[in-house]
Amino acid sequence: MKLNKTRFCPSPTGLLHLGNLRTSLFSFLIAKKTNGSFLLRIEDTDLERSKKEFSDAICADLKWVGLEWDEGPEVGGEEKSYYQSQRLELYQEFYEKLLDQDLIYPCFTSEEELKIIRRNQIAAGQPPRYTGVWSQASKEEVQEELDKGNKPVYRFRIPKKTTISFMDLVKGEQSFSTDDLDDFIVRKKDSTPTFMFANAIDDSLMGVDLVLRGDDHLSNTPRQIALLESLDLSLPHYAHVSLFTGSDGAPLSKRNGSLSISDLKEMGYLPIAVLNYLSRVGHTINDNDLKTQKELADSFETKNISSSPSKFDLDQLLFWQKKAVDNLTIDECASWLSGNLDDLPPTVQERGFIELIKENINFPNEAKEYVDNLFVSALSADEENLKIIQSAGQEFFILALEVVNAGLSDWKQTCKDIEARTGKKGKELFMPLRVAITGQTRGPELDKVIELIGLERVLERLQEASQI
RNA sequence: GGCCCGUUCGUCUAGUGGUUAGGACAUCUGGUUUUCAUCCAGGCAACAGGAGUUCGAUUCUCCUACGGGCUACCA
Repeated sequence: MKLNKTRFCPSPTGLLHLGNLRTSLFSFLIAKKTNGSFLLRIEDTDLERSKKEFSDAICADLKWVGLEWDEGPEVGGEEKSYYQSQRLELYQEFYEKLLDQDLIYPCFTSEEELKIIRRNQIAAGQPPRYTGVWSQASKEEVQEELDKGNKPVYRFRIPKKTTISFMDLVKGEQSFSTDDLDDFIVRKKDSTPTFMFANAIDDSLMGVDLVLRGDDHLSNTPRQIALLESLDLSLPHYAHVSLFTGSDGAPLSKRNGSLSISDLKEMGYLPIAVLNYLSRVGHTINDNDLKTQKELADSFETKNISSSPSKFDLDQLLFWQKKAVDNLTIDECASWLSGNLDDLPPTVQERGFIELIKENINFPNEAKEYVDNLFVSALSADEENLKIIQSAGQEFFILALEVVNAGLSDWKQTCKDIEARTGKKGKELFMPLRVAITGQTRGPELDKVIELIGLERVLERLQEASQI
């Protein structure tokens, strides 16, 4: 299929999370794969909840993971604006057209009345449906309300007794009876458009030919199709991807461990790790190689999008993070770690240090911990360390100190000497030394660590250990 | 209530009218690493349930259960 434009159109009522991001990533990858363009549109028609700070944050997050849009806010394009709040005049012409053809009508039933009607319908076991009293109202009745200063909403006259069908690229052939649909609102009382209207109209006006979105929109699709058809506007292809849920199966939220993109950024996740993870949940890629954005696009297949929902799994994200860190060059690693290496003594080469610890870290703060333990802090006597040091005994460290004092040329030889002096061997010998010298039970190879931190620090630490 | 979507190891998933139902993550065991990580070898672990169609259903159909969505002057 030849596509030339996909889109992502968030409403700026909150921060981007992994669910949104995955949907936008799919759209982005399809655009890149097909040499099409990727459009970003901000759907800020809900004046109450939309905030500029959110749309700015969303843009920043998208850029951080590398989803640069070809058309939209900041970069521009053929449209007057990519913020719907600035496109209101544009919608006017369509309202007029619809009104002329009697395809929409004003409705003066208040929200309160609607609520009561709905409640009664549900209580009576009936489908909660707009009863349509205003759909047959006369000009006079309408005028009467207008004269009273009442503002109407406008409802779309859904055609009755027809079937609306479309081919969904993920879910397959879909078919809905319009009898199950009621006359939905296209324009609110404050004259702003509803999502159902603006979203569909804009996709068509902007030449979007693939609408890939969450499957929470699947049953909205027939309404949007009916609207577009009544206006003789072009229909896009549709692809509805299933939800990306929290680990408990509920929609992503703070409560089930959902992280915002800025959380991830702050924690030191690498964009490429996030991208590789997200490309493989709800979509199959045959291998487990860490791929570049371009490679991900090449591997993307709409037919490989899963139609069932998937759960967020931190372990799997972590797996890609490890791979991504491994894949970093020393220079890339340095800039990733910047700010965490500030306490490194001037005598220590940053690159050398990075090379030493790179395999042992997944996040920048772990590098900071190494700096701290190796160069800055006194020996941390947490429970685990204390146990190891105490079971080795004071005598052990005094003897070790003597050996090291006698000259440290080769760590392996030194170990042998300590072994001879103390009678300890294997783990008994090695762990206490590691803990004393590095302050941790784990970490890079000891001889390399010692090479980097120097004799003085080793002595200092053994001294400390001997006094515990 | 109506309409719609979904259900394969704990998780992400592959797969087929006849397979020992495959892989990855996690986990466990062993080896390498005098630690950890890495790496290597191996283990545990799944077709939601019930009917039907069929010589044979995880695969096709229907029902049920469970999860989710829409049914908003939210998107």
